[in-house]
Amino acid sequence: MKASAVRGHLDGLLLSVLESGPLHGYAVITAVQERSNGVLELRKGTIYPALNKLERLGLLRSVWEADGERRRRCYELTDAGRRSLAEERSVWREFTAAIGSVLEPAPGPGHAT
Amino acid sequence: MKASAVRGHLDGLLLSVLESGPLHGYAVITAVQERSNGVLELRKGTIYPALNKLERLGLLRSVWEADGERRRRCYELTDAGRRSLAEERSVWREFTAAIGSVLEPAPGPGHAT
DNA sequence: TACCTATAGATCGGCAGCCAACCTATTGGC
DNA sequence: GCCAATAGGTTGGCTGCCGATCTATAGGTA
Repeated sequence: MKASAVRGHLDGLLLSVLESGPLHGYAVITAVQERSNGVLELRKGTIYPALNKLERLGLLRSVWEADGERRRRCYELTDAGRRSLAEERSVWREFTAAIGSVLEPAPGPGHAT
Repeated sequence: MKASAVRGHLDGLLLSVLESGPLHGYAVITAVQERSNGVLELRKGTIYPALNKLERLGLLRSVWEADGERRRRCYELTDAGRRSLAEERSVWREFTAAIGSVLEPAPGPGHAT
């Protein structure tokens, strides 16, 4: 399953894997993949623009880390990012509850008793 | 919440509300709205093309019902539609499980047992 | 030394899918 | 006669993820 399916919830995923500590872009991809048991395969063309957008919005902050000659851009949650993550989680629950109640209506004990 | 949020799952919603019997387009909108407790507000510009597509795919069949001078197009699930609905539900569960495990990781009792 | 692959960052055009805006027509209230 | 609600429909447009493509370093290997 690729990110096209997660349309609208990508930001939440990115914020979520950064909650436990800073990661660089490439590691974000593998973190999402691992935490979803290999189901979610985000692409570079998907996350780099998304991470940049989140930084522009002030939800992330980034620092260039030097690993020898190699440079890696590490992203970290800001306070606003943490608040946004909480909000995304709340929206996610509302969203799944709404779709779920249409897609899989409770079989209902409604046959009287 | 509008259908832009349900991107990719709209077909499942439509098939689902038609599971318990035929409905015309306008009634599909209200059915989805009711079953989601008013949360999901689909638009006409969203569902009519979608219902047509589902009929083209053989998942629905439609009949024009005459209510006096008024004509209403009623949609009904086909066998293929029922199979597709089952598939959509399965995809939905996989999808929510995947996003959920990234977005709200189990706090984990992982301290051994 | 040269070459290949994995890692790492980034950009951009393309496309899929939902939506707002718009049009037509009937029914019913005032 | 007029307006709102109900009912069906089309079309251009926007948003957001993806594939393709580019650059560069590190490490293996021959």
